[in-house]
Amino acid sequence: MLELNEGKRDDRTFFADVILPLAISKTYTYRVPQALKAQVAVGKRVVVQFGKSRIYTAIVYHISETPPQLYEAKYIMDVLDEIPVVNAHQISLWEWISSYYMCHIGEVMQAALPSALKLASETRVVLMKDAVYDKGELSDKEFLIMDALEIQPELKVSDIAKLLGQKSVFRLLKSLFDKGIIHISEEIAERFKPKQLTFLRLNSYYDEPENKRALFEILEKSPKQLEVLLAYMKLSRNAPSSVAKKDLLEESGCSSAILKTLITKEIFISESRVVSRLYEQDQALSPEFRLSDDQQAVSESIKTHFQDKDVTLLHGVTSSGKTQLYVKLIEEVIQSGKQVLYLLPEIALTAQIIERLRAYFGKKIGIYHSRIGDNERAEVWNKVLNKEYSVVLGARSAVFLPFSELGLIVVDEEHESSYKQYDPAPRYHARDTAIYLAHLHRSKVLLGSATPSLESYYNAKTGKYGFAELKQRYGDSNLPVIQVVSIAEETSRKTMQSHFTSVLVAEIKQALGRKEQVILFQNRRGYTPMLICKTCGYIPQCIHCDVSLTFHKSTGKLHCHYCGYKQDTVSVCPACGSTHIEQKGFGTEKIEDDLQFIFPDARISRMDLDTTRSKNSFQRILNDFEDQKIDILVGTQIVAKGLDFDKVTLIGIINADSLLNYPDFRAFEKSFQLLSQVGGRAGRRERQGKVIIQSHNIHHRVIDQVIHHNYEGLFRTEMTERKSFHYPPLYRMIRIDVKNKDQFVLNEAAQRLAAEFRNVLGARVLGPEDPLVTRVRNFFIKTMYIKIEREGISVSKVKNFLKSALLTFDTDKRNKGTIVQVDVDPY
DNA sequence: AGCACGCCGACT
DNA sequence: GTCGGCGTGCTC
Repeated sequence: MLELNEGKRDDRTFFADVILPLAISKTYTYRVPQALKAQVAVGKRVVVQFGKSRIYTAIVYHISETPPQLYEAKYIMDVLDEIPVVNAHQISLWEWISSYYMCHIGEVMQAALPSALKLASETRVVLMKDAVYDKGELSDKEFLIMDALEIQPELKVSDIAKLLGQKSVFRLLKSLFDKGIIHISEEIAERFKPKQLTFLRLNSYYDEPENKRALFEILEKSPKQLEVLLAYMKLSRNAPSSVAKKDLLEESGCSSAILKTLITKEIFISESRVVSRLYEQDQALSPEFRLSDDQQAVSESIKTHFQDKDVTLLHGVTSSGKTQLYVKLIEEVIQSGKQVLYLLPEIALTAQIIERLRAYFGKKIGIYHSRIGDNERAEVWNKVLNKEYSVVLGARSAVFLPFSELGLIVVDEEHESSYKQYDPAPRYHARDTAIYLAHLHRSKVLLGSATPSLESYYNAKTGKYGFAELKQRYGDSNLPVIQVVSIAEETSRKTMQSHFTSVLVAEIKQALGRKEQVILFQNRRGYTPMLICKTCGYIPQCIHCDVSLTFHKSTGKLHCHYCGYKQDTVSVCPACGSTHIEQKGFGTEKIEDDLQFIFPDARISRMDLDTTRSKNSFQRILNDFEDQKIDILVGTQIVAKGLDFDKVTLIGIINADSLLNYPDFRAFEKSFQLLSQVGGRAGRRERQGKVIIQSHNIHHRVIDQVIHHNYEGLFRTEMTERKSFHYPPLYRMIRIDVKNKDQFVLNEAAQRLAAEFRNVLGARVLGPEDPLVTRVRNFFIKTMYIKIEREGISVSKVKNFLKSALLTFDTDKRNKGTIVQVDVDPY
């Protein structure tokens, strides 16, 4: 690290600023002892004492020759690495994350480094299971540690230090760790429970035509079993090697006992597989597969975009073979000697995809996600560091790996909200972080999705990103139909019945006649989202939030949907005394009411936050719907949560126009993805699935562009011609938690902060939540959301503003409120 | 994050 | 008179 003049003694003293794995915003300066001078370097782990007794692994951030003026620096105790475990790009990335997501750099370090790489005095060490080691090869001190661990299987690092009578034992532990005989204790928590299904396949013995013929002859005598076999033949034609037990039993109409005999006879092989109905089942990646002409063309177009764009969005419908395309691109990049990061959301990282890519890339690919153990994490980290892996397939946290020269980052299913970390800081979005990481490496990013997020779509359409599409032609017969119906037109023809077009009413009638079910989607709770005085224009608003109050018929009160504030409804205008107060807009309550009037015999239920608030009500409604005790389900986005209904053939979106603003659009988008699957499912069952979108302005560009675009290929579209392209304004939501032990002080502080946001930034402020304040021990915490226009106010402006707001908080003693958490949402 | 220091209530 | 509650502030 240091330039030494040959032959001349170097008596300079160096000081290292280090990052500690703690929620502290500063770096701390330590003195480099002469003995360690040659070893200390930026990015290496060092052992330092912090405070009276605590010892941590820190990362060297900066080295200087200037001693601190105001205090005497402590010495670095030890250096753990021969080569830095963290490179300069990573430190830049950490800095960016801590500034963009407003957290401490130590928190980023905490999230980034596997815990095996950051021993602290409280870390617990355990013996490796079935560890084989030669006692003769251990040093005396190592031997002592092992002896202690044989007696007591779990020891704190500080206990070991006490045992040996020395302060720093990290180096010793690292040596034992490297020998593979101890590891870091971890609580194994299997939080993630994947959905499993039993699949069946015919024993490969019967692939031979003559064996198959023989099988048919044998089964002649047992007709029931033959039926199962025939059903299997039928099903496997569409989906080879993925015949689900459930489907097979249904198709054959046989009991599971009959199937069981077939399995015992080894005619069928049963296997249980993790399924994810959200993700495509791609074709197998045989070592020599070739891209189709379509895939090849799209791949070329992506490469062309990469010549002048850093990011390209690939819009590819489900099972259009996106994975195959990625694999070929990845292969090209690694052949040029660069590394590739392939990100997938946690739930999409199934055993199949991992196995398939492992089979294809062999030892060159590393897997990194939250379900692998910490030792394995450290191993992957080191292999990326040593460039043993040129590809890493990973979830969110894989963006933190020590890549030295990335050539490409693939972010698949880029719209997935699980890329955003919510709970502990750093609250980063892996997709956006990946884009910044790529920028540091001068690498390219490919975002892939069948249903791109609006912000990515926006960036693609405005030319910031490249855009490529991978389409797949479907047979038209069983595709669900999507139809946009004009409310405006029906209004002028006077064929509207309340909020329902004649088209929707007719479709509902037909579906009910066929004993099929209907889901109606209206993303507004309550009866009427707004009251307005026709005389003076007064609108009852929440006393805390910048929103109008929603009238709820069930309570007879006006509710604020952001903070929960309630007040009695008004029949006389408080501003002018007029009684001419009009209800504007409609919510699920009103849809339910009006629908019952049109279909008096139909069994209608409503599913929104209000009807599912109590403990089991959500499941009860779902069960009732599944058991066909309900004909029509009216609901908000919540209906998309448990959707998996066979008898649903019609989905109606009552008013698409009201969904086009954030954050509604986000919910609508998500729901629509799920609704489209229900539609598709209905189609597969040889019923015509249909989605009807009602809209005032049928030419609305968002409906035309986004919906049409995203779902082309999934639906047969009956759309009007497309008009010019305009997006609704995109917003950023910034969440701020404010904390204080005194509720009154907290209120006042939050109000002041909200007022400042409104006045200074012109932002909309939602919350602070009054009755819904959370209590943590003896603190009150309020959450408020600041809604700012994405194009209008930059995040840095907000952050600067926050800093000054924080200052006024701290200087004003009486109104001291602490901002405990800030969260930047990309939408 | 931890941990010490410090200032107020119920105990041998 | 002291033990212990947690509120506040510091850690290179």
